Amino acid sequence: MPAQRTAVIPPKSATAPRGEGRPQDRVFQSLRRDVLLGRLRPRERLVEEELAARFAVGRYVVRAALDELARIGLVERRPNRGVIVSDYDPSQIGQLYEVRETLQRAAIARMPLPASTALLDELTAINRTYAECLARGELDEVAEANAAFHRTLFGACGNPFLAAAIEQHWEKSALVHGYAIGVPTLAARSHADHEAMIACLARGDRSGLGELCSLHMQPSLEAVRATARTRP
Amino acid sequence: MPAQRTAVIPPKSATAPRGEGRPQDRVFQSLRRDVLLGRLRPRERLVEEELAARFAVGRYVVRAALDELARIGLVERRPNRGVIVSDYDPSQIGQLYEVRETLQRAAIARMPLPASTALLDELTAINRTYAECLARGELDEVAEANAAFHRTLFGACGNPFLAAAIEQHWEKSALVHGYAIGVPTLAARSHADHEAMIACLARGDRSGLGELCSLHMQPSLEAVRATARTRP
DNA sequence: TGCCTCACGATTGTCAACAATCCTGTTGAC
DNA sequence: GTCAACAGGATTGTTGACAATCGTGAGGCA
Repeated sequence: MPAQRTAVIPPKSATAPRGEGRPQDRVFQSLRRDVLLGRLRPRERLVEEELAARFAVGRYVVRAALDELARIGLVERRPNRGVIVSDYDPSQIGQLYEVRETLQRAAIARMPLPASTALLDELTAINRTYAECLARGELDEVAEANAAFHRTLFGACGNPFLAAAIEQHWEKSALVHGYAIGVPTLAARSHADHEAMIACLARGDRSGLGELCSLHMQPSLEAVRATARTRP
Repeated sequence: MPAQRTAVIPPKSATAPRGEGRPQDRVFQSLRRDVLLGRLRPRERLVEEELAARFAVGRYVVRAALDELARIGLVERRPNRGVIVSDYDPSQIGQLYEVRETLQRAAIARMPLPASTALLDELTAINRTYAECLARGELDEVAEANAAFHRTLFGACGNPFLAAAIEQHWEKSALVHGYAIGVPTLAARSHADHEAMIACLARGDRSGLGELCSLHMQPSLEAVRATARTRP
């Protein structure tokens, strides 16, 4: 049954070829990137009408997108007072990393090891993309590849709720390790860490993987603390 | 036109001392209770206009409330097809409980022990309310007291993100342990478990508390599996 | 008859205007 | 000179109407 019901004339498909979707998702993704890549700084204010003009869309759509951003903790709503980009202080970042580590260790403990070749191939491909984009200086894509690596890795734990919790906390702290991506030394080390993780997965070294993932989080955490010391 | 209306009397503080005000919160809380107490069953459809009429409120408000419910996983949005009450199958419930147990053990590991008398008093008071409402058959309030007990207990871990994650997963699985509250035997046992937990907190028995919390989750999980067997 | 095609009804998604709320610079009294 | 109250402006919260979308059942063609 190849023919759906759009057999004769698909008028909509001209304007929106792929289910590229709801405008509010487009606004959401765009703002999400702006926040994660630091184009919107913490405590910065987001005014609905400005955004509506910028995206050429109704204020309602912006509102829905901002709600979604608030949902995942990237922005903060104050009733009747608007939306600002979230700002976690260093101690909060530390708490966030604690939760991440707990969840990640739980995921690793439940992960079937050694990993399937399909998973290994996927992670290897993502990490290659990571390196390529890094070489080309496309920080946007580097961040995306980094996110994809972690999502894929911990998605393999077999528990979707656990994976979702990890991703959720990863995104919140992504406000922070966005910094690390800009630093060439840290990014290179990140790439090497990823390779080492893949090796652990391949040889079924569960405890090694656990240690590696915990150590992997340290540099960006240190970076945050360092910037916090210089800029109170 | 000298006096606007805010001049003489601060009317807002009288009508809404606590942020109880926004209508969308009222709708949200009401629907949340309906779902958690089983007045709305899984897979049941929620039509925006019906709810708007029922709550005598604009459809926008209902929409916002439903978004919030979707956010915490109690309902599910299908684009252009509306909202239904979430329905987790037994295996998903099991996964949810796994995550809860992981998070709870982490919280207990970080909790300062022995607990402060303030915390002990608060938990004791909540558990007394639990028993009183149970005796009176006010299941609504029993569920609320039960939630308050867990929220207060794990809120004492000192990590707000961890506490939030626990509450989040607790609410999702609350679709399920709502059943247990209706069963007198289970509710009574729950009350006794709570008392035992308080005792552990008082004497600083960390490992005892951990075991207790894990065991405490079992009955309702078993209940789910039992009903799943009888009603595929 | 069996299956595709199309129109209809029901429901959600979006928009533009209205109302409520909050913040700020200014004014007036002590 | 300092503090409290106040108008004015800016921004968010809400409403009702309009447009897009999906599911369903009637009707046409092999």
